[in-house]
Amino acid sequence: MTSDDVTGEKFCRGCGSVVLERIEDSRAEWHSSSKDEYDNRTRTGSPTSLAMHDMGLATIIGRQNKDSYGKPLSSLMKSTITRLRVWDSRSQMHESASRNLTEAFGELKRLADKLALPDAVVEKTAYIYRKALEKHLVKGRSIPVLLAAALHIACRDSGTPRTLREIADQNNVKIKYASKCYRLLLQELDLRMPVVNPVQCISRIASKVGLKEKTKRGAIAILEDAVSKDVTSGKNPMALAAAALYLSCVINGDQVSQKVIALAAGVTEVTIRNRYKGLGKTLDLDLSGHHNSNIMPDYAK
DNA sequence: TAAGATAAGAGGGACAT
DNA sequence: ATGTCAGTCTTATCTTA
Repeated sequence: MTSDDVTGEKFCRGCGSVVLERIEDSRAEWHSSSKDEYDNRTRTGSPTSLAMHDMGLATIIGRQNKDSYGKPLSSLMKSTITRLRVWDSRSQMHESASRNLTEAFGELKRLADKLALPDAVVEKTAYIYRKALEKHLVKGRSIPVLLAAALHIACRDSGTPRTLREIADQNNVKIKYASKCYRLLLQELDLRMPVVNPVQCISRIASKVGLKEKTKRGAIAILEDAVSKDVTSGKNPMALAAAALYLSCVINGDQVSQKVIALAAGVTEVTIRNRYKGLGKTLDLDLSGHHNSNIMPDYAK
């Protein structure tokens, strides 16, 4: 468990889910730390989730005028409960914000399914989206586009590389618009993104194409060497990974075209060519004899 | 058919005005 | 704020093996 220096939020380093929204705000705690506290819970049922518009508290007050033993309520109690019920429903739905969240999180679930993303990322996205809504960044922008941006941030932040393009495509959102929103969120929410390690991208591309384990390892070796020689900064990590993989394919005699890898990586063939020329040069590989693997250094085999 | 080469253009960051 | 600049990446087209 760590806490955010700026906002004072506590969140889990492992899964990224926010545990305590504001430290001095005692109402928002939903992780019980002791058995006692757990037993005192008045709520039961599914665990709360940030990806529900009301954090999963939708049914605090039921519709029947019965107490917890099933006995009817006194008339005094009844009016109290009725009043509470009004507040309850207001806090659930009366704002446009809530409606927005309901719709957005429905969309988010759908999107996460399509992209096969873990729950932690969904939670993180929901959290970011809430923040964006609080800051009134959603107003005047479409829900899907903000969602795409938030999802991309969540992915990057939790080391689950998904390009903004992939997300935007799944969401039927213009990439250009999505990247604008992405930067907007970064700036407005004061977020800092870790630099994507291109090595992480390799296995995704490799498995998409169905490459051998050996070529994958070769690509990682190439890429790590390139990173250590500091020739990778400013380059698209996906392009670097794709280039390293292609290089490794050539070395290992795998008959895979640039086109296939380019498609899997979401970059162009030209970009792969440019990158892998650079890689070959800095790593001192001889690229002239494509099918002569003997000239390649051992680490890449 | 795959890969290389070249050129034009888009988009965004850095930096100065 | 606005403009310029270098660098990256994409799209398109032609050539080469």
